[in-house]
Amino acid sequence: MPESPSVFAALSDPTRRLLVDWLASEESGTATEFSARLPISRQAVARHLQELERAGLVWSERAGRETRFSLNAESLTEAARWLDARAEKWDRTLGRLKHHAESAHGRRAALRP
Amino acid sequence: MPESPSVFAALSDPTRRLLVDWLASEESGTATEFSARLPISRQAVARHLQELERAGLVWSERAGRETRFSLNAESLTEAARWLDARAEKWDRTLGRLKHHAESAHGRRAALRP
DNA sequence: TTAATACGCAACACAAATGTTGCATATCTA
DNA sequence: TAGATATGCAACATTTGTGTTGCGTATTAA
Repeated sequence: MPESPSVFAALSDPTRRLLVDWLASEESGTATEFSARLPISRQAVARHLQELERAGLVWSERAGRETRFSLNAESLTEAARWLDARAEKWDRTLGRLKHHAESAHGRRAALRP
Repeated sequence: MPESPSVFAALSDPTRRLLVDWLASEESGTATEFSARLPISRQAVARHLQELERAGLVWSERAGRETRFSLNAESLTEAARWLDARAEKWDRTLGRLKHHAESAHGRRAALRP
């Protein structure tokens, strides 16, 4: 099983999750553009984008005088797999091999009979 | 589309991800037990478990003089869906409706022709 | 009852994260 | 060329996060 990804640290901040949301539907944007819709400075946004890039969630490309950022959807999918792997392992720990749809309540009741 | 979950903040810390790993394969544990395998104090572990519980990733139950924690696999699956939803939205933004398996390199080349 | 075990809460210390401002540099446009 | 626009970097201020220690309380076991 793979080591824990630092992608979650990048997604731990609400502003960065918002940037991810925007980049999921707008295909690209700049720190200046995003800062215009946020209550924080351009520099602050630029650093958020830098951290998202460090985590591999976005990538950037200089285009003339602006730096455009775009989402890296694969990294999101990878993080989702990390989570799913642990959910599945939990199922195996409990001795079940499927049925993700079971309610949490049902699980609780089954855990300590 | 749902608001951003604070689950990621809970998963942003390496120690908490390790606790999630353990709880995925051991079905339950206490702060004292886990602290014995970690280089930090019981109180520190207890607070990590509290934060995981606040985020809905684990749940606890008092049993005599000990408090046992167990994983809530559903919350992991939910977080995975949050990520997948954005990966899919990105695909739609680019005008494609499947093929997650495409390489990031291919995506880059296709974005700005 | 007494001693040991397991918790929870609170006060502190310190490092990391987040935001601001100021300023220098590069690029586009008139 | 000159002005406007877009960045990046650095210094600083504040808030959060993470870990420690100390101490009081509940539960188990001798």
